[in-house]
Parts: sequence; C-alpha cells; structure tokens
Amino acid sequence: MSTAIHMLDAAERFCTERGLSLTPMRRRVLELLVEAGGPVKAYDLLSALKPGGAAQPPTVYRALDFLTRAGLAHKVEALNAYTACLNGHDEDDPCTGSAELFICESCGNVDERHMHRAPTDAPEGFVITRSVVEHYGQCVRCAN
Amino acid sequence: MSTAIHMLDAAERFCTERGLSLTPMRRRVLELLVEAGGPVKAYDLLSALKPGGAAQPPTVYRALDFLTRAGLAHKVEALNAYTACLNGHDEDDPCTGSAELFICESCGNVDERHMHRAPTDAPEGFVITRSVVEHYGQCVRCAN
DNA sequence: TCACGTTGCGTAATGTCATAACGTCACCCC
DNA sequence: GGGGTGACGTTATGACATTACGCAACGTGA
Ligand SMILES: [Zn+2]
Ligand SMILES: [Zn+2]
Ligand SMILES: [Zn+2]
Ligand SMILES: [Zn+2]
Repeated sequence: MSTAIHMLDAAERFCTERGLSLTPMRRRVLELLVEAGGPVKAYDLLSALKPGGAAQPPTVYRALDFLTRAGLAHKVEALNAYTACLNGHDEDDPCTGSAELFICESCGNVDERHMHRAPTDAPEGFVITRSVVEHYGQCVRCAN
Repeated sequence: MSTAIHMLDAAERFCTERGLSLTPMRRRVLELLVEAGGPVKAYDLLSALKPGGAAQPPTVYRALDFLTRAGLAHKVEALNAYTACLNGHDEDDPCTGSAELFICESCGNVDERHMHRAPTDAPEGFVITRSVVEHYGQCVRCAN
C-alpha cells in the first residue's frame, strides 16, 4: 500500500529533522502498526517480530515508548493497545499533544483528530498537561 | 466525613429505586472508593478488604463491575484504577453515560463532569456508544 | 589511540492487572 | 420441592508491563 510507505517515509524525515534515530527495530514496529491500520496489542507485535529473532517484551515496549514519545504512535488506553499516528508528520502540524481517537468497535478502524480545543468546563485553575480522549462506537461503514 | 456517608446513602437509594442490589461487599468497595477520594487500584482494594476475610481478585473485580455498570464508579483507564462517581445520584441527573475526569497528578484529587456535549469534529456518520475522557495535570491547589 | 559516557537492544526474571472455570449457598417462583 | 437465578468463594491461569543486568556500537575529548 502506497499510503503505508508514505507514512514510513514521513516518519523517517520527521526523525532526521529532530535528531531522533528511527532504528530498524523501531521502524519495524511502526511498520507493523501502520500495516495493521488499527490498534495492535504489544504481544501481538511481539509475535509478529518473532520470525526473525526471538523478541522479548522489553524489545517491543522500548520501541513503543520511543514511537509514542515521538508522537508517531499513540497508546489506546482503554484497549491496552497501540496505533500509528495518522497525522501527516511531513506537514507543519506535528502530533505533539494529545490525540482524539474515534475507534470503530466493529471493524477496528481508527480515525484521529488533534486536540486543539481545551475543555470548556474544566475546574477553575486546572492546568492540563495531557489528555486521553477515546470515542468508541460504529464508523459510518459499520453503522447499519 | 459526612459527605461520604451521604454518598453511600444516595447510592443505596439509587440502587433500590432501580432494583439493583447493593450487597455488603459492593457497598464496602464503594465505601473504600469514596473514602479514598481518588483513583484506587483493584489490588489495593483487595488488600483493604483482607482484614475481614481473605478476598481474591474476582471478588473485587465483580464488585467493581457492578459499580461501574451502575454508574456508581468509573474506571480510570490510563491509570488502571477506579474512582467513585462524584455526581449526586439522588438528584435527577444519573451518571449513566460517560464521564469527563480531571485528575491532579500531584495530589490525586479527581473532579468530574458529565459528558453532555458530543465532539464537534467527529468523523462523518460515526455513532459514539462510549467515550473515555481523562485530563491529567495540576489542580488549582497544586499549580504553583 | 584510548578512556569514557551515551544509546540501543538482548535476555531473564519479576511485577501488575484481569479473567476463566467451577462449586456452593440463598433466594424466589411455581 | 424442583428449577432457575444471582452473588460470592476458591483455584488457577491469562494478559499486560517493567526491572535489572550485560554488552556492543558510537561519539567525544584527552
Ligand atoms: Zn497523532
Ligand atoms: Zn467500522
Ligand atoms: Zn460519574
Ligand atoms: Zn492537586
């Protein structure tokens, strides 16, 4: 799929521009996430990495840690899973902050928005450093 | 604390009105959550239950399942923890849907809002059945 | 060129979170 | 009193994640 290749190339540029090293292992994990096109469990990534060297949990968790810190991937908290960031990192709009995820429970597809707006009804004086926003339901294809 | 007693009484009424049985075990777990005043881990609840009978994981997870289904408690997904619902269940405003949580990372205090509004930028045709919204940061007391 | 700090990753062990599966008892309804 | 249901005890296991240690590669300055 050309989209996947494009996303990996964009990630490559994204990292070189920022002095981050997208090592083969990290690139491979990102590739698996992109190919999956939705949330993937860490141990499933682990299984996918196996045929090519017996990988252990820390291997994949270290890669995921790098990718999520860099903004190239997101953890889906309510699923204990991980998904590739869908925002174009080659554009002038890096996904530095929190993402708002729309996850279809039927087909597993994920859509993503940047969290630009702050909550209108936050407690007085509350300073937000990180937000987790995940919406579950049916995408337009799966809604009957 | 009178607030805690009030919340438990309100939960009692809430359950009787709906034909739900707030058993001693469930009430005890809710009591622990209310007393904690913030997110509590399942195994910490387990430890707190021990002196009075050796409790096993399924015991506390069943109680939490009941409480969360009833809307009397919420799971804090990003912390793998659970917190008592702060909305007054004796009022005409049950916390049936999703809650928006503001969690102070310094003092552990939790504030809660009902999720009334839908996202303005959801994908076309996406039908939301459940939302997870958790904001992390500093409450007004802890912000320096 | 060599010592030294840093980074990435292999490996083993462990820790943390959650559920499956089965049995028992109390209760309600007919 | 037979049968269904719901709540909970108990044992075991599964699923998710981290700690700790070691080593090899790399850059940097002496
Ligand atoms: Zn993103
Ligand atoms: Zn779908
Ligand atoms: Zn609530
Ligand atoms: Zn605080």
